[in-house]
Amino acid sequence: MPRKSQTIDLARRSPRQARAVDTVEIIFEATARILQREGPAALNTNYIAERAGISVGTLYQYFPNKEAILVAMARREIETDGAAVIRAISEAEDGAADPVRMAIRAMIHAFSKRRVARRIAFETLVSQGLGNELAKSVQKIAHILGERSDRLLPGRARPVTPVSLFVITRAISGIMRAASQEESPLLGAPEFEDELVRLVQSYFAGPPA
Amino acid sequence: MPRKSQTIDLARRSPRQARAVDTVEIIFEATARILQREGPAALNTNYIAERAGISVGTLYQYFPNKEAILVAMARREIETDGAAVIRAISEAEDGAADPVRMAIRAMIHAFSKRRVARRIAFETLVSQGLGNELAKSVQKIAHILGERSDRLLPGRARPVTPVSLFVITRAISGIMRAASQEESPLLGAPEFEDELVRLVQSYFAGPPA
Amino acid sequence: MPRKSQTIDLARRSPRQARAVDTVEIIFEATARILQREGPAALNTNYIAERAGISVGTLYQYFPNKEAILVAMARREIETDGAAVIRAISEAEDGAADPVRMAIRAMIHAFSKRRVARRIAFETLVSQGLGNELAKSVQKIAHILGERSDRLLPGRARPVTPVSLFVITRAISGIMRAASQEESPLLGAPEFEDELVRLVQSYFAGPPA
Amino acid sequence: MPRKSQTIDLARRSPRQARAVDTVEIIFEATARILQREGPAALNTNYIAERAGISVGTLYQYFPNKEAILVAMARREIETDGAAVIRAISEAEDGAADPVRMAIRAMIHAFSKRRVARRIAFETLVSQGLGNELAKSVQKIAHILGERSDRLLPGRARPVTPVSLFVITRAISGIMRAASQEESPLLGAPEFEDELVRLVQSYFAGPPA
DNA sequence: TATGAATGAGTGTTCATTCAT
DNA sequence: TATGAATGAACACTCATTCAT
Repeated sequence: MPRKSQTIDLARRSPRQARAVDTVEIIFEATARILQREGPAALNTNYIAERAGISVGTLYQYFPNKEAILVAMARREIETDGAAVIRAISEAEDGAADPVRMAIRAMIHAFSKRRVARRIAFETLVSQGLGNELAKSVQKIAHILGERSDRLLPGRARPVTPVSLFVITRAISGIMRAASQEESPLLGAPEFEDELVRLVQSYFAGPPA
Repeated sequence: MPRKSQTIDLARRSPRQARAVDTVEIIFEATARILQREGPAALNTNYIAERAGISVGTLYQYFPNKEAILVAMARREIETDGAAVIRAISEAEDGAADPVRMAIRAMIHAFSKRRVARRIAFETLVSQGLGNELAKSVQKIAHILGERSDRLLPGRARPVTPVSLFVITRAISGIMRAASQEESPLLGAPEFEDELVRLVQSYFAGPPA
Repeated sequence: MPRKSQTIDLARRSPRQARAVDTVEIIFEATARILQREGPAALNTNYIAERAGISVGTLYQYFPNKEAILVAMARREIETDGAAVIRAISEAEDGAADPVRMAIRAMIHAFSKRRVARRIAFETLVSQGLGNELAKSVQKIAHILGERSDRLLPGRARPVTPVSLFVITRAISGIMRAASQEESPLLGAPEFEDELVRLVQSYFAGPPA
Repeated sequence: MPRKSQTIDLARRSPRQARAVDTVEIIFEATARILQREGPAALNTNYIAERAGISVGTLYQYFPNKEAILVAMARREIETDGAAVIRAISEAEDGAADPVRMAIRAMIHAFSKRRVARRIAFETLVSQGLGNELAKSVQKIAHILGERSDRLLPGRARPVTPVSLFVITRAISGIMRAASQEESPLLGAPEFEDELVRLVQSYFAGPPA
């Protein structure tokens, strides 16, 4: 008698003990590997458990249903990546490096790992009606960008508005997404970073007089 | 005895007769509606047939399997949208309107219809290993942009390279995707179009000296 | 997505525990009963499970597909019957009884049980390209007959060659098959055994001078 | 709404016109070819029609259901083969050749053509409860053998009884069946015929005194 | 007579989830 | 806490048969 709960109760056990953390990690690892190598069609809870070296029963002690695994993965990814980008900005803010460039570099880094698994996880988040979490994270970065715009975008001519922040953040992540999905060789090329930096800077520099 | 063929034989009956065209259209319509209103989890071939007012057997006379329906929908969408964008560019080229603006307007229009259905269809295309078809269509527009760059982007300072074309086309479609997925109110706002046009123009105008 | 594996993986769970052996046995029993009483057209996996008092899911935990059940049944039958015939020969070899007669008696016994189920199972074995397994078993008995021909066929005048062994073993099993399929009352008659023994003995006695 | 009639009405249209005969023949041909090359699992009425170059509708104008095709094929085969064997016996009866040998030769000939198709057709006949037709044909030959036993089996010592006729006819056809199914090279070898003749003759010659 | 598009009951198989041990 | 055998609803897909043209 499968499939009852849906969006409720997305994490069953709070990972207090070290063991629990390990198990969750192992489940994430197995899930990502399957997604990466065999695609979403091959992903099922029994298989995840098998590849994780645990029993299905145990898996269900940590996650109430299949989607919860993907959702948790997406959330962790959002957390990690967001933090990395913010850290990159903060560290560069002292003037030693271009914060925009460092933020973009951090994003490229995040997008380069486990593309398929990431995408599926994010899609699940969205399909569960939790797309706002993803948006919120992007928004948070946009907010920081907006707040510190004087220091981060020194040469800007155009005002930093909510709309322009929406546009520029989604432009960057959209390009990255496309490069990832199309398996573009650009993702690893240094000119790619340059070009993205240029896109941001020229956008805020405004059109020529 | 289900599921045998996979990526082969994506259309079964060539729609020679008017009837066949109608039936395919009816199947597309039913599929899109289900996707739009009940989401991908509710999509199954028996239900599609029921909603389309035909029998499953008939459905399978037109498509060899479930995925083929989504793939065909995606392909038609690619065709239609691509043509619309190219037409917009061509019509504006005489100088009466800004071709970039018209192209963006056409894209916004395309992205505003049946967002969920479109997204699922495109995802299926990609998951079937046919992602290149989508990329090819974007590439085609990029190519036209590159060829006619003198007329289309008169004030540009930066050279139009493959990389810059990749960046700007994916930026625009990425922003649109995000606006659609996040259900941003921007998709219908006039300032949205302005902002996208500005992104393209400032990118090619280059950074300030 | 149905039907993937075909001839591979013919047994899913190795029956280590007593429970597993029981379940396999119960599945065999239900299958044989359906075949026997309602014919091959009535045989479907859901029905087998129902009659076996288990769920379809459980059935598929023991066999990867419908055919595998029949194949396993045929294999067990081959094993059992072959062993019975060989045992009959060996036990009679000390001279207490005619080994040929005892072998034929064992075969008649084997052919008298569950004719329809046996036939369907064997046909499936053949249709799966595993007909050689059946042939091998008959060949094995032919081989024993050949090896021990001095003791088994004391009065023989004709040499025991591969061809003559092929002929006589297939003659006996062919007659049995026909008697079974034609529902001949001979299968239960004592004269039937006599006649088969006579066929073998006269064949090896050779034609009259 | 498929599958209603079963054993009734096995031939729809009496083949009075030449056209009808041709069509039936074409259907037989297509059916046999599919069976022979792709096996029974590939046999379905739509495919038969396609391969026969006619429409399914036409096929159903000649046969009321799928099984009827196989049954008709089996009947024709029985007729043809039976006649050939009887002819062989009659022609040899004048003393110019051994009638037993000629009969066996005719049977080997019959069994050498389209083994798979023949087997499936005969199995269908049996599964439709018409196995007696097959048995009757064999019985008919047995009867002729019995009637003319003085001339056909001149050296016989054993009386020709119903049981002995049953045994010898099924022995011969059983061996042939096995040779065919096991794809034994014997089917084409001249010694095979010799050996079968020997089996019959020694059987009726009786055991040595 | 022939056609072939349409029908839809039927069936093999999967897999999320539970629960007794 | 962990296990994994058992469950059964769900679903993709087939194919014998019909009937309007």
